[in-house]
Amino acid sequence: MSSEKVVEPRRQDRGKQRMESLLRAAEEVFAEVGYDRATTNLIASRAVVSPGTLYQFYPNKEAIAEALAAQYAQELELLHASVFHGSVTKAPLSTLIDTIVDPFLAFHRGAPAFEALFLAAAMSPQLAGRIHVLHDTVALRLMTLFEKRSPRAKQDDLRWAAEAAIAVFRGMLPIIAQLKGVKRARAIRELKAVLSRYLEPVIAVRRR
Amino acid sequence: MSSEKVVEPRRQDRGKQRMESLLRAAEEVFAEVGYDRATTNLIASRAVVSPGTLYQFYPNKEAIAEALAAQYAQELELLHASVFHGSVTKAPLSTLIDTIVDPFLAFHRGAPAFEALFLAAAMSPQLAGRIHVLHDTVALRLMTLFEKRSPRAKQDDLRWAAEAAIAVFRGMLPIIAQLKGVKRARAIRELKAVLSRYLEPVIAVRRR
DNA sequence: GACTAATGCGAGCGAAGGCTCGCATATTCG
DNA sequence: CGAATATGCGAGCCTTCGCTCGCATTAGTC
Repeated sequence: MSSEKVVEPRRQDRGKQRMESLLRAAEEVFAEVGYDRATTNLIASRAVVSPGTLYQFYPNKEAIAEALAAQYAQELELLHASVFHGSVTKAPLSTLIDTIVDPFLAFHRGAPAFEALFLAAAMSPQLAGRIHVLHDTVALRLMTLFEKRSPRAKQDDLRWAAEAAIAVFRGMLPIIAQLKGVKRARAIRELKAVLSRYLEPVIAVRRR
Repeated sequence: MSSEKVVEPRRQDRGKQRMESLLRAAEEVFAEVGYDRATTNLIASRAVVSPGTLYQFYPNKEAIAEALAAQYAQELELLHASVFHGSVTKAPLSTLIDTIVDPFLAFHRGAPAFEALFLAAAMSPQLAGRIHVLHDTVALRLMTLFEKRSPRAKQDDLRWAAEAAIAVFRGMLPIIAQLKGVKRARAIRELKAVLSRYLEPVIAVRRR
């Protein structure tokens, strides 16, 4: 077992730009046909680059997905920071849902390959692990938020509520993503209705 | 354009049994690795049969999926007949949900490749169409049921409610499927909670 | 038994796709 | 400038996988 330290060359600016453009191309292709059916040759040609060049920057197909996932993780981190901050803790439920759901929908719009990566059948333990962590992070933050609103509730109940809320979101996401205009708005209303009616008894700040 | 009429040989009993065992093997494999990553050679060897034998009975990989889908469609038909019959129309909401959700969960347990087929990335228009019809059938029946309970509601609202209910079900299904015992029961409770709280305002039979 | 049709085998064909390799060009640095 | 390094190319290697083909065996029919 030798330590497989791969010496990354010092990237020139040109190289960094190529990596970005390859990532964007990969994002497109993953979004269009899914991870499994995306071919590295297509990604390369989409970035107007030869296959050899692609492999100059990424050791294999999975590394590309990995890099994309890392980017997404970072964006998600920013999103969390702006969404899960304290001031929302005591807002009315409908406001709470708006301030969380809308940014997440926006994120998914701007990260078209996100679902493709989630659904990828053929992924290494590492990539699967990274995806898993993304989910758990969201779940944990949601649960923590719920906890602040319902400090007397059982942790277990809140954890389940968080998991269910995420599942609902993911279940309705494909419908929303494929719609436009009025219908899309209607689908979003429906998603919010599901969430608010479900969470109401668990989470609502009650006036007394 | 010649009419590509493929003359199916008259199957012997042995052949029919082989076809069944091939379908069961395919079901296993699809459920384990998904449609795309399932190889016909693996399916054949799982059925303890040579690749050639497999192709004796099914012209190609997709025909296997098609046959499975047809079987599932038939089972779904039976399930519909037993679940969407009139007597449920006026039951309390929680009863209604139990009598629909439980059989559907049971169906998904007994049809392990069902989700795999739904998620298959590479499928022909025909197979995609068949899947699409399955979804629409469920949605329509659900909507019709809702309509009987809330005849004064707008059709559009009911259609959306049906779509959302299905999306919720599909979103939570993976969680439920991967759990066992107490946790599984808990997840199912949560699914039913989501559905009943969401549907309550739309669908509940109110006593006056 | 003799003839036909169905069943069964498995080596291997052909295409697809991840990835490599030898070589050319561009950039950086002393 | 010259050496070292980074970037770039694209034909094609190698493996995987859907599927075929020639041939053997078994079942059904008269």
